Amino acid sequence: GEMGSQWGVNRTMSQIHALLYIIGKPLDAEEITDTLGVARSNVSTSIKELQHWGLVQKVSILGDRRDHFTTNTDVWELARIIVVERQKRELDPTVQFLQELIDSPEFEFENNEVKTRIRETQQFVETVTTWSSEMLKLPTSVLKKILKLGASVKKLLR
Amino acid sequence: GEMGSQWGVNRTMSQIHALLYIIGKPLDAEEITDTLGVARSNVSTSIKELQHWGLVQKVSILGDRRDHFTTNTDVWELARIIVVERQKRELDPTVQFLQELIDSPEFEFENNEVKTRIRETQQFVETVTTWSSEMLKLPTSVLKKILKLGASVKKLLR
DNA sequence: TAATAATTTCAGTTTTGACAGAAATTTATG
DNA sequence: CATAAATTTCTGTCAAAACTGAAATTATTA
Repeated sequence: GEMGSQWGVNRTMSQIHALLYIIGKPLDAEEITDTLGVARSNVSTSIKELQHWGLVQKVSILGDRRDHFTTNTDVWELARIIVVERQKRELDPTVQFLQELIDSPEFEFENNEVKTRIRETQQFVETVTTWSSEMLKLPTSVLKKILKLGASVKKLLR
Repeated sequence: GEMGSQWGVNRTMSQIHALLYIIGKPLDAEEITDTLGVARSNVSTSIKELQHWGLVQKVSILGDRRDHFTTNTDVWELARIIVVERQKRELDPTVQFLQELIDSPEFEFENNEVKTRIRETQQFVETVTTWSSEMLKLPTSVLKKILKLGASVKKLLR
């Protein structure tokens, strides 16, 4: 929760997600409410939001009529989900916005340096997006190894 | 500004930074105020904050007694600064927090799966941090090429 | 050094988002 | 199908953050 608010993420959401992640088994809303000491309604809303992020899913426990919720217990998988989602929510709209700006008729009349800078920004975000999408396609084991390589990947550039 | 608030960044700060970036030449606080239509005091505070981030610097224009401000006009350089700063503000404290948790005497008594998950989280953040630091040491030209390689860097793993 | 220009700080206001509790809805069960 | 359990939606409250305008401070120059 603490980290969440530091990072600009909703506190209760972070707390619920962290709880499910650490506990590692399905919990119902009541249990979450009691553990975190927040309002039942707050838990309900936050869980829905976490589901929209694809971070939490509903599972049914036989013999129990209440909804139970879990999250993936693999940090790497969670990181993947978050990156994909943030790309979709933050980077993609930015690329699109800049592209529309560049394609708009007024753009032509801008100062040359300004035009260059806008184009470079668009290319930058696009490069990052493309790279990130490519990397996310790789299985976690490979991804992990590549990150461990660090800067030595520059060997590939002759 | 729009993007900024979307991304969870202070609106005025984003606007000022974007303005300086796009215009590409030093502006004084008055000009910024007039262009963006926000309070002079707001500009003052936001600029100070941008300076703390290392994104904006004061420059003096001869013959003008007012302070003028600029930002780097290279997106890649700006991205570097932001990554370094966020690493310092967000990732480093997280690694430290998790490490302290792991080193604390109570940790031993946790459930094994829970311990593993906390350790994996710590390792994950550390891996990302180390990788990012390494990459940032590379000159932009090299960095750009590596990103363009995308997933083909996996060739390095035999 | 007085006067003015520039900047910052501060106190108060507005806006936004998080959250609680009640009401409404949905779902399940005797 | 009535009742109860579970869940969600909604409305109002509270707190944090953003922002303004005025006052205070700092810097500049005649």
